[in-house]
Amino acid sequence: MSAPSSEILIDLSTAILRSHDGCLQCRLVGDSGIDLRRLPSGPFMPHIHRTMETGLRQWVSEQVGVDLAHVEQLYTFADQDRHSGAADRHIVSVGYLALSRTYDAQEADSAVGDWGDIYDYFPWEDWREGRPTMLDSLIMPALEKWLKKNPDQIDRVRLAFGRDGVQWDEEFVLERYELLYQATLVAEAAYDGRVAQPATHSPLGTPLQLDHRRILATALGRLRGKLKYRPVIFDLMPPRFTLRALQATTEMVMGANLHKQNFRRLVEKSGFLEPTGAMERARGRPAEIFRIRHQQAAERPLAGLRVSSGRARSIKTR
Amino acid sequence: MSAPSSEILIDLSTAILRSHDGCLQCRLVGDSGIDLRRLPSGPFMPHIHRTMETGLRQWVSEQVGVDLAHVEQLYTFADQDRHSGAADRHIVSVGYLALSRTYDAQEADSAVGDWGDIYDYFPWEDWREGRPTMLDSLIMPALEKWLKKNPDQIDRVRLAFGRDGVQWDEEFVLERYELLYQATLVAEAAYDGRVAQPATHSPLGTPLQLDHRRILATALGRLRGKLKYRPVIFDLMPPRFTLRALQATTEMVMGANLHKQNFRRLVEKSGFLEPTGAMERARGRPAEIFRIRHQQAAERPLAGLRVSSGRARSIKTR
DNA sequence: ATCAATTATGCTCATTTTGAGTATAAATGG
DNA sequence: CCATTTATACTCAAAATGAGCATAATTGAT
Repeated sequence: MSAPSSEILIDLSTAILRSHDGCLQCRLVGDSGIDLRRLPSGPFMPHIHRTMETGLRQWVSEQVGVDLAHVEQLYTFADQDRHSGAADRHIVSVGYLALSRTYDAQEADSAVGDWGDIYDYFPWEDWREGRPTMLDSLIMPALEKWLKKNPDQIDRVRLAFGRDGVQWDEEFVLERYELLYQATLVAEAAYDGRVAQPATHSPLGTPLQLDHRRILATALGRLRGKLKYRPVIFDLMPPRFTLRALQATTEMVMGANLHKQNFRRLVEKSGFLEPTGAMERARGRPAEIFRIRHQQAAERPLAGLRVSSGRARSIKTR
Repeated sequence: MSAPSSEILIDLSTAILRSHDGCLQCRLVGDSGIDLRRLPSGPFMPHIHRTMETGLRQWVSEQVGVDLAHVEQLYTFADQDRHSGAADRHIVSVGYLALSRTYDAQEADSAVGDWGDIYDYFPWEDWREGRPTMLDSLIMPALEKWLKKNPDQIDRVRLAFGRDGVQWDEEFVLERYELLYQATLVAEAAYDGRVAQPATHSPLGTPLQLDHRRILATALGRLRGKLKYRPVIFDLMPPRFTLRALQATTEMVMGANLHKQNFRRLVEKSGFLEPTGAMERARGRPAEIFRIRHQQAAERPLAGLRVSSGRARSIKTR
């Protein structure tokens, strides 16, 4: 068990998500005109950073200055071939998910375009308007073609993309992205020497630097899963909000529409919210404004919002 | 964003679990007489290992030679103070969970004591015989005392240990271990310079080297959670088994007893199993022997065994 | 003032799932 | 043949879930 001789560099990258303008947004840095954009990130420096989370918070604070309501480690990636560049340094990247609350006052924090709609990067993941047409027009045909050469991959495709009657599972965001990567359908696949046009924009979503879209996929999948059993959705909400806003945020994350009355029942029963007494007046009947009952949220972490993933996809209007 | 100057060493440690002799066991290396035991582990060597999983598999194969049915990355720990020893090298440890099937023939693989009962390390986590008495006799009093000096930690204690009517959540294995660590109730806490007797055995569970008990706690918590929505339990089972054996394994993992008839109903409905036609004859009525319907297991990963964590804890017999 | 449109909220109802039993079946060891 | 043991089948009430109808409270247009 001899010590390794190569230098290892640990890169901390954070997918910061927020709910804004009816979109689930991700904070990005870099100018999309010149180069691919990336997540806020920087090296872990053990002499300076007591823990990796300390390091990540420093980079986030330096690079984008966003307040983080929730921070969670996602996964550590170390595949050789997914990091281009310096061959003498081995880069291991530790991905984090962070959630940020949106306050109306905070909107103008910096230049426009710093936040990107997450579904620009994974257009096939947004089922709010029904099954994305690109699945049948683009993705599945391309995967079928790829399966011809890689017949052993058929079970992965079935599972991830819900072929042959298998149900689409909204949590498999990473599995789907990885398949598209392996099938060279996604622009980043050009990085490890395989054929693909390094386009800045492609029908299969906007690419990001290095493996950052992979981290983002991990983040979305994790968040979708976690919503069902822990009350993390509240970390995306401002201090006071209506049930409609909460539902819209949940729908953005899940990429699916929910039954309004049942959502209300679920949330009310959970006891996580308390009415403020104030009302929001918009177009129709005014909506009650709620706040989070923090005591409750801390004490009952089980009863998350178990979103119906089954038949609920074919709801008429909303 | 300058490059860091310190050397980082990535340590890959794997908690290998199996179900054997009515126990959930973990594979350990090292002689408990001389030093604390540890998980199979070794450094990640990027020149040799294409991915971290490659590396881990190599170390596992070299050190213990166990077949792994399931491998899953758990978490990456990098706290300075939790790793004693060389100060010039910064150790980051990536923990993995692996599951191994037990075949009757394979039992004599190596020296006795290579496998340890997981509840030797977390005795407060086994509720199969009811609420562990040590919780009320030892742990809670000690935590109360600690809370006197650290009143801000009360919510963490409430959540993790189910104080003040909060329900015990069997998934919070890591949270509980971490609290006991911080309260210096666990022997490993001696490593980072705080007062504690470095006992080889203690009422609060057998300690392990470095942060390996923390990794083990992460593994158990993750497995308990995962069982509820993915069919991982089958990766702990031999090729053919009775429903009783499956239930016993599930109970070992969950650390709780289950209602037999309902468990049967759940498993049958899931469609993961098919009868082999053979029967196991033991004491009472012979039990049907099942095998896993692999097609199904791959295709329907959602319908895991959602174990009742609520009232089911006070079941009369079994 | 009245009406259509819009959104929020309240309530019902059938179905499914869950928790907790009782009842019966099939073996064993005397 | 009988007590014991374990497996399996079936019942039943309570709770959760999916889907919808009904009603309430607004705004903006007529």
